[in-house]
Amino acid sequence: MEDGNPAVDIRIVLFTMVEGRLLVALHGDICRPALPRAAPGATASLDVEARRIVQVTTALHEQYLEQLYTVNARDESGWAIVIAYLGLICSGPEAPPLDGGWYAVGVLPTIGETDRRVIDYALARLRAKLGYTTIAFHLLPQTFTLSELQGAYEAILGRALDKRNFRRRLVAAKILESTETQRRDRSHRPALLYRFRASHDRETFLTPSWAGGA
Amino acid sequence: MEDGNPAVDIRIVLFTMVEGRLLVALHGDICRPALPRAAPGATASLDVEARRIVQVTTALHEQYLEQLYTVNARDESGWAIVIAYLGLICSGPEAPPLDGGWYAVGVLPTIGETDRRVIDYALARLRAKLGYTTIAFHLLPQTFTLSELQGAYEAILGRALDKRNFRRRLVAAKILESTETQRRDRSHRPALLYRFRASHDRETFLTPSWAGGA
DNA sequence: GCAAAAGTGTTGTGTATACACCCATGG
DNA sequence: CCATGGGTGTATACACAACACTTTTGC
Repeated sequence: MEDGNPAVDIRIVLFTMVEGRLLVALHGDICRPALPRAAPGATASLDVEARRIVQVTTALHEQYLEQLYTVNARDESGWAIVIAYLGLICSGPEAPPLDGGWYAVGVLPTIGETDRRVIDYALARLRAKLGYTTIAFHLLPQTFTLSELQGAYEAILGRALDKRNFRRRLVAAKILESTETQRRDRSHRPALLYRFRASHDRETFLTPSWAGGA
Repeated sequence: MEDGNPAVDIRIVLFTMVEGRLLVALHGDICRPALPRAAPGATASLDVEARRIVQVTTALHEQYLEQLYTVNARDESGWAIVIAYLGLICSGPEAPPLDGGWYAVGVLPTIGETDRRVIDYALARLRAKLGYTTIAFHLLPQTFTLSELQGAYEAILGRALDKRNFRRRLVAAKILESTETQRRDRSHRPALLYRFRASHDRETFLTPSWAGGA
């Protein structure tokens, strides 16, 4: 911040879902964890740079990336502009390795004030978008049971949902199709596996109600 | 963009409403109009800086200011980060003077690609927020008739609304209170004047439906 | 009395919510 | 046979959309 342009800093709130819990990636050693971040170069676009941060942080490519908000922070080293992103990746049965760690939201370690605000905002946005987009799908593998999907919703929202209403809504939205296969899990009736319909290419279905009414 | 930090540029999409038309402020001479803008200093916060731009552009203080989105632009002088804001001000019977001009949305002059994208986005956001916030009030004076309010909605949305449904909805929201006074306008029945209830301090009422349901 | 805007109700339709039981399996 | 999660239907309340006529005023 010596002269001219203020410092700019891209930070990613990277969520994943493991065993029905929503986790955030925090970078760095145990005593000073922080959101993955980088300063944008003079050549790459913001979105490209954000994507690069995800790839550097974990080996995986992100499934979903969305800009959240730009704030200014007076965090450690002076005054900076922070451009926050929300990223979602789908883990397998365990979270991918990371130079840092994955933390359950709500049980976060001590982090900077700005990082906390950004995470809160990212979570609020994610919750909101559950209601009118297919965003949750980016946290799940290609095929999944309806109970797994419902579990993801519940983990994000932090409250229980009614099973019948949930299923009815998803069916009504016509964004799922059942693979014929079942998964036999443990000692109970096997569950049907579903996948997303290719026609809804994981991005559309953004039609808030107020888009066309009196 | 010589080294280090990229250039940062705050731009404001400043709307006002005059005679039932939604206008945007464009700065600069006729042949090169552009959105009002400034580079943030190293001291002021983004929001403060955005507010200052509004005050410099018009004499008025803005009524409403909201950050929209951050994009990167390769507009005229290289690569820059553009932080876009949405601003609303309430004009009287005519738009306030301006070093530049007010243009009806939809009949904009030739402007930069980035400016156009930002204006489109601002308009989309404004339209969306009509549905679940009291944002439109910032375009109107302290007291107003229901027809004026409906006219503002229609100008923003670009389509007609049903008078009865509109009034019923506003009444149901319980954000209006009638002043006892009437306004006699021309040769027709006088209209009741309304104002916003102080309890809803022009900002709350942000309760999307998905905030609490199965 | 006429033009012009203000104001007012009802009905149908769809969407969200609450709620309880039977089914298929592994052990 | 029992424990576990998978799967199903109905009744109710509310929100939204469509729709037409009477009222008050200035001229």
